[in-house]
Amino acid sequence: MSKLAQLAAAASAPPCCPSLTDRELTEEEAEITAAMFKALGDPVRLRLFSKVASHPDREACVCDIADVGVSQPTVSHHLKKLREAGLLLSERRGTWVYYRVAPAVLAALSGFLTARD
Amino acid sequence: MSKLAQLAAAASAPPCCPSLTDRELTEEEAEITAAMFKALGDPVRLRLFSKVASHPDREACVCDIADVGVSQPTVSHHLKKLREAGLLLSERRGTWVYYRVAPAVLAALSGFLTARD
DNA sequence: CCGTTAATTAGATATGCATCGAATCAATCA
DNA sequence: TGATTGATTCGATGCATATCTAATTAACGG
Repeated sequence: MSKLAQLAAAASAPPCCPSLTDRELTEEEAEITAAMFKALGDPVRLRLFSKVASHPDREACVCDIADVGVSQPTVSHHLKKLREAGLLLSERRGTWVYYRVAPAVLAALSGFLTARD
Repeated sequence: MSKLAQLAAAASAPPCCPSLTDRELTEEEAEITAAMFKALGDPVRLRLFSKVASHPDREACVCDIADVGVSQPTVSHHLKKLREAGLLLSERRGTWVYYRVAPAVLAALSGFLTARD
């Protein structure tokens, strides 16, 4: 597990994750959260993420999602970034490698963007 | 209004904004949405955004939020990026300029990140 | 042992981005 | 007119990133 993913996991463990409207982020929280948004801030990565998330059972083999117009090493590179940001989890199953969305982190980001009145 | 902000507004107008789990993003949707995440993907920008969002009445004068450790032109530069991404709105009121969170776009991003079962 | 899948490495290129200082401009107010 | 706030411009620097090709490595299955 990468250092960033560890920090992300720690930050997303309840009862962390303030809503945007609760209070301003600390510098450290801003670093962690910005890293996740940054990972989603590239069109190719966002499409890869979207392909995984919208796949049946919310998981997909690399072979199912790799068609995004860039080379194989570049796909691998982007998937690694998404893993390191704590957004995707990967698992080898036989010949293929499957990716799935990390549910807690996704919920944390969504909650962060949801204004509480 | 910037071209990006126009696209963003169009993309966030109902009944657009699929949830991540609904279907995979088109290339154009990925461009627009990634641009918003990218804007939130810088720690300084995210802190500025967080300061505005957590301020009373969810709006703040630049003078209230400018203390993020970078120069005045750099603060202005980041606020412009957040405006262009459609995330913040600005308004001059007398001597001061006030920023507030664009509610629809924020809700759209949150909805995007919320998995529907 | 060979084929397949995908991660990784290496090296290279090109572009983008954050940041600065210094200066200027625009809007407002006293 | 002068002071204040903040946007903008300019030029510059340094670092990060996206991408490629080519090659290699690792894990698995037959």
